[in-house]
Amino acid sequence: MEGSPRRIRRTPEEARRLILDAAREAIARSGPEGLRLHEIAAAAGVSHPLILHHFGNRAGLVRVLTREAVAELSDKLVAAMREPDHSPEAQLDRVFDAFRNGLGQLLAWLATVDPDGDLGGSTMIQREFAERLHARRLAAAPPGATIAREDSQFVIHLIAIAALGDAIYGAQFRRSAGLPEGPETDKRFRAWLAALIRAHLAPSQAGSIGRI
Amino acid sequence: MEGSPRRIRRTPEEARRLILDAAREAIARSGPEGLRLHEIAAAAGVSHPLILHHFGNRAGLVRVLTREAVAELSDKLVAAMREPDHSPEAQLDRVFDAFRNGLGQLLAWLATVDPDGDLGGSTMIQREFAERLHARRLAAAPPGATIAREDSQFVIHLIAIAALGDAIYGAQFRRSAGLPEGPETDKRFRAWLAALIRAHLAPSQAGSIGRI
DNA sequence: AGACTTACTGACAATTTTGTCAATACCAAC
DNA sequence: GTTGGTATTGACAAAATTGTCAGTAAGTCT
Repeated sequence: MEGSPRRIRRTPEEARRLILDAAREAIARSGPEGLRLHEIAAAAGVSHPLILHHFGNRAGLVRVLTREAVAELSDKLVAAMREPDHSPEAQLDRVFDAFRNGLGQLLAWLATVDPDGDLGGSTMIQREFAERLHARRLAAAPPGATIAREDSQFVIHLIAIAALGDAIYGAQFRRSAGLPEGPETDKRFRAWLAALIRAHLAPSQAGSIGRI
Repeated sequence: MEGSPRRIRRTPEEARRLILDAAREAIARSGPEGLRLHEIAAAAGVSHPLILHHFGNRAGLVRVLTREAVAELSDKLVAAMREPDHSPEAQLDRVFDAFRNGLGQLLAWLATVDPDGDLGGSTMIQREFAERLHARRLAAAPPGATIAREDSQFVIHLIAIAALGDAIYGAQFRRSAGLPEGPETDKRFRAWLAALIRAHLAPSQAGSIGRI
């Protein structure tokens, strides 16, 4: 009449992955308040001491969780930068997508939990983006022209904060602006923003976009 | 030998205000995790049951807190809209400022706690902004020209998500983009963005801003 | 097969946090 | 001054949450 005390024995990597995925989902579902060991353990189908076994304590879990999120964002941004398609439209799409799927929310949560915390790995990315953009602009500009480096940095900065803001409240803001819902409007806005930036970067052959 | 059991008796309004202010400060200081009744009570200089007396339970406090935050944002945006100075620079400043002082963080937190929660009062503001902008553009445009309403809505949308993103991670992003720290860069970026938008709204007499 | 490592779990402990309640103090009205 | 209403509090209760620990089971190595 013994119950079956069968246990699943995973490799540490598998177990950590299982727990981290469950934690990310818990945060995405019920916000930072959902980051409870019991809840995560239940979602992952393990006992809660297992989390402590693999991460030491709650803070350790949060540390790994955030480090991984930052790394993921960083990877996505690097991938976006290295992509052969350099058109503003495609790049913007990739950057906006990088913040999607809960990553934007997670970062926003980190911002509130630890306002002065460095974003670690992604620190260099924006600078690199700006440098690349600036170099490309200089190469494309007529010989005599000079372009302020700050201008390129501001372009990247605008894209970054817009992508973050869009990930957090984009859908609601769009609705509140009276725009039709659905991914179609999303696409159109990105295209519009890309055109705006393209017009700024190459003011000569642009200017008529957005006006009909 | 009796201690002095002096109590301060406030009006319910005063007490609520005191508690709400302490709660906002607690959130701003230690993030959503700082929203503990004890902590708030200590900061407000009252006992924690008083919070429950005035707000029913923790959820009640959160509800009032968020409702007030949304109302405050809404008020600030309305004030920004009604201000006589209609230059893009001044308007942008006011919108960006509206999200400052923890309001952006608070909204971001709400986004994670309650992803589908409506922004309530501010629902109409963006639409109004867009309508006003559109009307002004139509009035200023040459008789034959037509301007897509969507274009005006996108302008407002961009400002909104940029202001939110800036409030949450603006300082860190700027640092990570290699821009010098301090409020000076902040101002310069806003001016840059205002110029970008102004150039888009009136493409004729603009275009040379940002390039030197 | 036996020994060894360790992933895993149930039970327990300690602390924290929300919530309840009766008692008290402050104030206003009569 | 007395009375009544209620804002306020200390003490207590209940639940949740993190963390500990000894024991168990699964897999590996000899």
